[in-house]
Amino acid sequence: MPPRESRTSRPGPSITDVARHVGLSQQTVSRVANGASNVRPETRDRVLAAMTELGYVPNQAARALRSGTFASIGLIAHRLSRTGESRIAEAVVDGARDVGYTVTLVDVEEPDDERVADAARRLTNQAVDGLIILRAEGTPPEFLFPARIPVVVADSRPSPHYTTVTVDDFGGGALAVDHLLGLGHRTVHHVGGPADSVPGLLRERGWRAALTAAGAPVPAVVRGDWTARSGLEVGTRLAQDPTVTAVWCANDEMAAGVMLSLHRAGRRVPHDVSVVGFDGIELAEVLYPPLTTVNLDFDAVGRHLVAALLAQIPGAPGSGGDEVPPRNQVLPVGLLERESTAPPPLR
Amino acid sequence: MPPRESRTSRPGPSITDVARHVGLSQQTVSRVANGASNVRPETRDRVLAAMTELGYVPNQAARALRSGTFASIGLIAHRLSRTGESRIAEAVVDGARDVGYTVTLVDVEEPDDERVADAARRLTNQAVDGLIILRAEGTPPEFLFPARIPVVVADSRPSPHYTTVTVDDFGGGALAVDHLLGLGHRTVHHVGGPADSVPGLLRERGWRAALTAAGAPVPAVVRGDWTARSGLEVGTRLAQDPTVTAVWCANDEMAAGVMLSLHRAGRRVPHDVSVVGFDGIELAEVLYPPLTTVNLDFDAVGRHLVAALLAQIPGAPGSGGDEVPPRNQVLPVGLLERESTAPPPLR
DNA sequence: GAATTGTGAGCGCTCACAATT
DNA sequence: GAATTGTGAGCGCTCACAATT
Repeated sequence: MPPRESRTSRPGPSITDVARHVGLSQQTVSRVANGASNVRPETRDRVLAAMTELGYVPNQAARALRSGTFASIGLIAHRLSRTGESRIAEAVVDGARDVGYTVTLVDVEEPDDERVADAARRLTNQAVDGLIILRAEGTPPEFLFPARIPVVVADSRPSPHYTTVTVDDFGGGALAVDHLLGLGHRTVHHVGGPADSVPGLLRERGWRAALTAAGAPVPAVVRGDWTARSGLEVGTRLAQDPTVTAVWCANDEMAAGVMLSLHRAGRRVPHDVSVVGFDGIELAEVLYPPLTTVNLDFDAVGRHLVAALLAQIPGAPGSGGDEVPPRNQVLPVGLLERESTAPPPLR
Repeated sequence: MPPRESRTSRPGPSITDVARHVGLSQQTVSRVANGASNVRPETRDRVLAAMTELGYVPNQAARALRSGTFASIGLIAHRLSRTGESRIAEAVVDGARDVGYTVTLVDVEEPDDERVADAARRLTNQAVDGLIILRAEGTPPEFLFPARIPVVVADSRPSPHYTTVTVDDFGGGALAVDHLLGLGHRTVHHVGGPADSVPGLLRERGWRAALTAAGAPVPAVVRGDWTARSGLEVGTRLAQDPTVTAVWCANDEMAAGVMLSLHRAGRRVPHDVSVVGFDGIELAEVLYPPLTTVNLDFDAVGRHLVAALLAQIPGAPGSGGDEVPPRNQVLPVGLLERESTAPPPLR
């Protein structure tokens, strides 16, 4: 049997190799690697040349072990493939990259307390300097785990313990309702998300409040599970009710399903029934008809999450070094008027 | 000024603290932490109890530095928010989690050679044991960077140097064409992806080959950029051509755009024009009409990528320890028949 | 004095081996 | 002999400080 080669052949030269090569100390090489200013320019050049020649790349594990900082943030997401989550995740990854941070991703199957807490625990000592949690269901996160590292949460519930970033779910509901009432509809039916979803509940509350404020009747909520298919199922029932002239759905996928069931029932959109969505996904503008929807700025959510987290990581770019009090940021939403809404049919 | 607290207050107890607490050596604690079998059951229990009591979590940086293995894989993606990429990414993350690995994610703005190579270089010594690259454009990856660690690529070009996993783009094109010709269409028009996209080109070739094999005329390809909006634009031109009775689009987003432009031109789908997509995204089934499409198994792609990578990482779960020759896996695709296809209109 | 470079130690683990039951 | 536990060293870096120009 040939001698088994070393399990992990060190992939490259170490700081010691570079130091030896230029006849300087490790410390000087370390300073150059970290861009310290107190190195003579010609020394720096020599070191850089040696690094290039030897193909030196700093070992992050050693750096992390010594300095306690990883230049990496952990991201806990639920069902990454959902449009909103993946758009926010992309913005988080991009924002982190801009400041030299990488993102370690964990996807939880279900956003229940236990699984989120478990993912947080695993990441906490994994190799991350802070945690971003994309979640919106279940227990408020402050009860979930002891925060040994900075945590920022995309959650619509304000927290005194964590910085949160969210969109204006409540205001979005009001926006949709006011648009539809403004077109002359007597009331607006609502296809909500699951009853345990906090953003879903906030959207519903915004809808209810706007109807009440306008003196319009408040119909019973029908609920889907965010999927297009659930919108189709729920829409089949709505389509049979002739008093329904306007429907606001808590996301665009369900709105697409509702529109299809209206088409199937022979009810025209928007001539007979107006439909409004929520999210502003790319496909909304090529649905038939193009969907009027409440538009979220997912990029902004991601960017704010990163900025808020970095502000809490000592020594990170963007951190002032001072204690940063938790903030609860609510980002505005807007209405994207397209072709799925119109005045109600004449009686 | 109060004394500045230590920059990185060690977040928790170390293996030494646990060892001292139970009166055993670090090594024994290490063995328990790693699930080694050669520990007396009652010793293990005592150690585990101490770990729980003290809240011990292994420091991955130290573990990585010493053992050279990180229990983490790097994932390079382009535009994570695209449906296909995010579905594969989710499958990769889930597959990695199942074997105790985390995923460090890098999103490149453009999938050009330089940026992918740069991302790979940064990740290589970051803290990962292997690299998964989701890309499909530009130079074949073997020319991009020296692989110091195992690399697996989601690319439709077979490579002698890397294991690749892809879906049967060519066969998918043929599947769509055969379905439409089987319905009686004289030929099938094609809305392709950008000219520099390899999967796009393979799909186009499958389409062309199937038409040619059937003796059908081969119309000029029109190209979009994968977005729904580009499908809308391109579709406007197709809708004006009365000889067009069947269109196959290289992804579902463009197909949605094409259907909308057909509706707008007063051409009914599928009565006047049949449309087929590619990908099998969730929303395809609630488009109007529900879209017949070539269905990809994104989960399978992700799972195969992880399995192929782990097989190459010495000591990883699923690695046999032996040298694994590069393989080029092509996963089958299927046709999802829905309501956007029908026989052509009678002349 | 300021600017630049160096020294010794140790972060928390796991390796290879040795010693004990 | 097998099963279990321990010892000493070092992975590659950066810390706090010291020494040199």
